[in-house]
Amino acid sequence: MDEQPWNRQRLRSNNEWLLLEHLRNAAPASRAQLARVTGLSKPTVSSALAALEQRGLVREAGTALPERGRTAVLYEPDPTAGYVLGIDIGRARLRAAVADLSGEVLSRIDVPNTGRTAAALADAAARAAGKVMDSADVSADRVVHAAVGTPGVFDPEDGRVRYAVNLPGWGRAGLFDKVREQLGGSALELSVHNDANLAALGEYAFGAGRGSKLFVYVLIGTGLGIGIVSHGELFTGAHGAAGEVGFLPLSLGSPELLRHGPRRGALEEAVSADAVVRTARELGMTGRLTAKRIFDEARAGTPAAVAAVRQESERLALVVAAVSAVLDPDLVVLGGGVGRSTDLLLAPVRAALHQTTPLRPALAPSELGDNAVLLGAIATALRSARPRVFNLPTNQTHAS
Amino acid sequence: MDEQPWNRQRLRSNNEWLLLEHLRNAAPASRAQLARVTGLSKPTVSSALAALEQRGLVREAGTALPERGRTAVLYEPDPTAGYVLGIDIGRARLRAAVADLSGEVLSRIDVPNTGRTAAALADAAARAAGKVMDSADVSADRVVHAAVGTPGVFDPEDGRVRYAVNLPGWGRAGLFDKVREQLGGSALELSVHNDANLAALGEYAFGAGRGSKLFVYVLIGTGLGIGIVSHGELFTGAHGAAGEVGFLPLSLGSPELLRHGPRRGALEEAVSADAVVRTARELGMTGRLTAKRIFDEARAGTPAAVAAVRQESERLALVVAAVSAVLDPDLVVLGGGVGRSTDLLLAPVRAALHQTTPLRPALAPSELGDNAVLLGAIATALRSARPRVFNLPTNQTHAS
DNA sequence: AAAGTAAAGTTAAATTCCTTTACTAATGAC
DNA sequence: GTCATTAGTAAAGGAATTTAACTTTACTTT
Repeated sequence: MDEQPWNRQRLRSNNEWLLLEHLRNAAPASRAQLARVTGLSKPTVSSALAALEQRGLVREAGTALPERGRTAVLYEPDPTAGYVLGIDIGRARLRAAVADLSGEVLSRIDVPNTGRTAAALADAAARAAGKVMDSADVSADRVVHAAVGTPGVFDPEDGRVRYAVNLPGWGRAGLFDKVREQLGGSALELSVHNDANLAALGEYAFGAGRGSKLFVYVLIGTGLGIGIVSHGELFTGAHGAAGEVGFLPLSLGSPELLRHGPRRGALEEAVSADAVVRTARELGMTGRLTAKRIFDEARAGTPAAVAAVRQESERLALVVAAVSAVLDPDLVVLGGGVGRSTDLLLAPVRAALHQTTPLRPALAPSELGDNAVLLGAIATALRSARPRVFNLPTNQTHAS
Repeated sequence: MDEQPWNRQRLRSNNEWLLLEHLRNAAPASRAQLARVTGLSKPTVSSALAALEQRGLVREAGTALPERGRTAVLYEPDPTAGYVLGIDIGRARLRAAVADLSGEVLSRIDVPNTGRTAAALADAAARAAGKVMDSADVSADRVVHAAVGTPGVFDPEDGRVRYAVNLPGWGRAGLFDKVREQLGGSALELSVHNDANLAALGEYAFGAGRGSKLFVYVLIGTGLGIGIVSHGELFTGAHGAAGEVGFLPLSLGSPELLRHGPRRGALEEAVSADAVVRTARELGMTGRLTAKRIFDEARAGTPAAVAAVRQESERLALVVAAVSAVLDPDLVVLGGGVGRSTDLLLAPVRAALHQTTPLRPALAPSELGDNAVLLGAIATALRSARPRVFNLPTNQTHAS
């Protein structure tokens, strides 16, 4: 129940929003269908739809012949009513994409992250965004919202990123203001989010997490983080740091870790990609080791690699078990660089989980892979953009 | 934004609800005040208030003289519009209370839990509830909602309680239906909740958790559980088992626990009241040991007791650290039998937390103590009852 | 081919609830 | 007693909804 007074204008606006949402779920639809399904009367639907069409939020989408009777005029949301921008600032790569309001990606770009300084990185991100907007032929003033994904926790109070240990200088203030200015529109809203959170939302909106009640996405790569989506909403905690499981104080059964006692970021060090490499080296593997190579060798049966992977999966299982005990998710998705090797990880994690706790969420591999963060940024931008476009005073619609 | 059509009746009803909520926060208030603060016009407030008064939801509450001008008639919610029942089925004691819609407890009872069987226990609970209703002079048909707290996880699908390891036979189906029948009203709604969750809500509504954005209540006693309140709403997970941290797979640095590897309920065994007793015994204490006695001896300086308490607090710190890393709460409250000894636990837990993680929630002792679950049940029942009373077709009001 | 039927959509009237404006009522200050 | 100020009411007007009747269109039946 609401905290604002309901006058008639708000009532009208609400019913228009209701119709728009219905159309998003079941487009195209005729006025009569909408009246039946929303419970509104036919005249109300007609006039609301006319208003929506005038504002450029809805458009005709052909006709349909019912079994008997007059042909119906169909309507759908107009995806060109606005556009959104998603930017994924990863430690290794930089990605950006433009999508219309229906969520369709019109253009995307994926370049190596060569930024040596934070300022150069911000600049490169803005340029990449400019490029996708160009190639999608979308001008800056038509972009309603841009969502940026980055490691660490963004504090909207002072505009800084905290806990971004792998990006030097990335904690400086004002970086994102500069990106916004460079993108052009002062009308442009720009929001910054944790990458694991965005990946979770992406996987929830477009991937393996669809329909889950409480969905946990585990991002294992250079770092370790989880994103939590509860009933479709991101769960961020009191300061936006929920899911920073790198700080879990698990002793993890390793005598070496135990000797030093619990300390900061212990788990992150134990589960991230570097940890796999370190373990493999300790077990006797040599040469230029990467997590990817170790997983490949494990598939081929190299004993040291197999052992390293087993240790990794055991530790991962502890993370999943700990998160499950606290949150009780119905689905846990593994993603990120290491998470991609789910063929090797899923079964042992599942087995370990069965030994530890009766709370057994379904385990699944990521469906979106490397695109999770980017698509999550798009999904997040859409969430902000759709109400914003709807509430825009007089949609300065282009001629149609 | 909503999923239902907004006709005029719903608009009216919404504005009435809005006024009622405002009155609950700032009663008593005059019509003019309400108009100013809600943004509704004075005539609307007048007519809505008249309707509310006619339905028995609101009543006059004297008059007030403004600095200048005519005397104002004040209104307040009528607390006698309905009553709620809270029942706390604890492992050791049985508690029940009746409150009016304002949340004021009119009568309460607290008896030892002597039930040998689940059926006898259910019967005793119903009888205790009957007694408080009698002594508060509230008939069963005026009770709108009853909330029951119990260990374990209640599954509303089949009406059973799971994971209630300390109450024999408590997993049987139909137990709560019988309680409801015994209480009388078929109109009576009865809901069943986990005790840690209720304690959390109680502490959030009436105690130390007020105003917290993300609040965690740790219930340490015969068992171990946490309740999570996120932005005023209980966080229950996908199957209602969120916060069952007894299943946390922490190895806890104890070689003994490590030898067996992680297993089910390991943490619960390590942190509950029994664990303190066990540790103290291993450390050489003898005689009839209870957790309470050990804490008392620790205060007196008995070395073995001091050591046992230190170990307990270290383990507890790991739980709090793990929960903090996953959830990022701004406040953690310790409650329950062992949690009551916060003078001994709080400082070491805080110190250990500082070593483990930069995410440092405020730590505080319970304010409600043994009443947390019962008051949480009242708070929960009120949440259900208030909208229900509001939506009751024609409040069959008693003569006033 | 004409008549019937059913569905889509429109029109017009009635209804409801809100706001605005203008008013009355009551009280302290002067 | 008058003025200023605040509380509350009454009447008028307006916005958005619903109901019910109507028109339009296309297929089906005879």
